[in-house]
Amino acid sequence: MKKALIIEDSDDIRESTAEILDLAGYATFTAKNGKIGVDLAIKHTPDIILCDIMMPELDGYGVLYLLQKNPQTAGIPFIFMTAKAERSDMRKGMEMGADDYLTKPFDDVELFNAIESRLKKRHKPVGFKATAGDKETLFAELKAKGKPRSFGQKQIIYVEHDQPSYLYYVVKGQVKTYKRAKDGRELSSTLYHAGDFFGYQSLCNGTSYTDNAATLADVELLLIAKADFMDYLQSHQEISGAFMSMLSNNAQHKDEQLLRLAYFSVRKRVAETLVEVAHKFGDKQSDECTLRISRDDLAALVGTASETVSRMLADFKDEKLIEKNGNAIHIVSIEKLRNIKQ
Amino acid sequence: MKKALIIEDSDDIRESTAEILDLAGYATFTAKNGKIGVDLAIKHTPDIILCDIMMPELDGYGVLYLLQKNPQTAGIPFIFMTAKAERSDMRKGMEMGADDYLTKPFDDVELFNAIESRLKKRHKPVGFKATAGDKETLFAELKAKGKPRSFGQKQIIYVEHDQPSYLYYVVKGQVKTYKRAKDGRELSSTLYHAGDFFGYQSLCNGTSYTDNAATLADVELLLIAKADFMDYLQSHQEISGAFMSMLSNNAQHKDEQLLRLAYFSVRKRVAETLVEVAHKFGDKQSDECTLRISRDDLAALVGTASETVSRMLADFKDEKLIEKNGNAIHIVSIEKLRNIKQ
DNA sequence: TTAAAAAAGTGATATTAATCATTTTTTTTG
DNA sequence: CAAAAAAAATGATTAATATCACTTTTTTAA
Repeated sequence: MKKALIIEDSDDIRESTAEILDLAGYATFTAKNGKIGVDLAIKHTPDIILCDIMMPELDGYGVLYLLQKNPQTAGIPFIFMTAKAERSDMRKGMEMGADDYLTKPFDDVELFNAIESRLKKRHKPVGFKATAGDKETLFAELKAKGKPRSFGQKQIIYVEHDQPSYLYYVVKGQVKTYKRAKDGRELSSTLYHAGDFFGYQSLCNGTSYTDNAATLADVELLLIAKADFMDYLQSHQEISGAFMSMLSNNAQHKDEQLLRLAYFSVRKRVAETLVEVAHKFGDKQSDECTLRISRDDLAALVGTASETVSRMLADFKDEKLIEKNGNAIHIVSIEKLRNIKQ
Repeated sequence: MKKALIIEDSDDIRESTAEILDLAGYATFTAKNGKIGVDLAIKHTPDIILCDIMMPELDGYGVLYLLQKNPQTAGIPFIFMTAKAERSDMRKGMEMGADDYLTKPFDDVELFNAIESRLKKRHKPVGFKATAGDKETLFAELKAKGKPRSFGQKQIIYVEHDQPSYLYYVVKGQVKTYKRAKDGRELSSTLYHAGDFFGYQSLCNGTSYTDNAATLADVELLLIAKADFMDYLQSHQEISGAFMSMLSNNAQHKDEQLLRLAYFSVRKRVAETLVEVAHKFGDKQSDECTLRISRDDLAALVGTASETVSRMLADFKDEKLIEKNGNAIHIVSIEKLRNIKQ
């Protein structure tokens, strides 16, 4: 049930307006002056506020000003209902940030429609998940704010404890994020490739980085300033939804990695990692794929020693699952690799 | 630089309005009818749209309708500027969802103020991180929407592949989320206790659950309907910020777990898990803590066999780091346990 | 093109922790 | 309170994989 707050000094108008809204199915609160109105608004955080302008104690402009200052109430749709029908009055009300301006006398239908349209506007039926197609246009604007930058192989993009100042977008190449144990062993949690954003994890909770990021191959990035990103998050519902979705996906992926790391054999883990890397590096249609990745990087992704990776690759080669030319790994069948048991 | 789109059939008015905005520092796009206007709006996603009502091809109402249907443009502030000054015309425009209604003729200042106030309204300076104190009031409303429910020990709350329909809030007790490997071994990724929300991961990306949730002890939860949660996410910037922050923290925690699982000895992992569980179960000030947790649950959190946990606990007991009375584990010094090497 | 350096691979060995079997302890229930 | 059931602990054994030392291959740079 939607909550409506009516702030109006005239007992008649206040009561009759409240009655209309009660009948229309709203939970109605009323205040007979601005001061009480502000208190009620903060206490109940209604879904909509209707407010007169000329009132004792605190007038409608004052109410609007105070409510807009308070983050808790700033977003609540605010409609002036007033006898002040002059153009200049109306402009002042709208310029202060009201959402609608209803001049008295108004009829039930006008009132009701005004409320409904503001409620509808607020709760836009914006899809939360963007499809792949939408995503492109959705992010186009954000990406337009980024400045391009090129990195060579094995260059560090950020390290633990750095203060984050950019959101990164991968235009070309691959980037890994990793953590380092005290004894120097590395574990890569995620591999990013063209079309991925990264670095938003720390931006989203306002902490310094808890991991490191480095390039695998030659990489082209877009660096989007933290302020621009935060701006977009706050003003574009779709963008913040999309990033929430990414964060959730990451968390889900990490849960799977945890399960693997805990209970799967190294053989299975190497196989799954190869499949994942192939998916990031290669063409998605084909069942074959050639990877150029160092055994150290692979070991960091699997969470094992590089010698062990070498051994597993040798096994896979014997089993004709992969071929090796030079240091490149050619996967003969991604599907077979995926279906390796234990 | 903010982008403004002017949709107006009169060449004079269109050009002069554009000129005013250009001088005021906007990047201005113009369209001489509604059809072109809609195309430009979708192409450029301007920050504000000014639109006449009476136009050939497609009138202003049609433009507004089409733009509101499109999620990409639905949120852009939309101002009618029109000669239709009748009360009924104005009501119709506002009821359709316009953000302001400017009747011609208007002067530069009116136009400029109208635009500025709508832009300002959209980019509310809402703080992204809520402090601990704020959080309580921030979530109070959301929690008020939840219905309470009690669970006994070891009861299942949801399982993999279920369609999520609630956001959960822990009022009392502990809840674990876990994944199960094909051979039945469990790995718990997170332990939730009083004051925690859970279940938002799957809600946020719209997928079915990829993990299971079950109670450890007797638990009281608040079940907040998915629709209510989604509604809040979309309308309350602070809430969506808070949940993004939670998602990021979870991801960071999982990164740490991954590193541990990959390279730390079971001894170290059991010790760290005990410290974490103590933190969730016990009083935060004290360096001592008594835990009632089954060896199986502990093993699932560590990612090891329950026999191994028993052995480690026996070792810790010998080293006087813990005591055991019955099956309860009494940690003598959390600090010492935390500082165990390898 | 070749020498030097780096990366990858291999063999032997040690170690950790899983597994299975069994005993002991604790908890539950009639 | 006692018997039954469940949970926890322990011993013996085994399997997996990390480590170290060394060789081979590949890459880099003179």
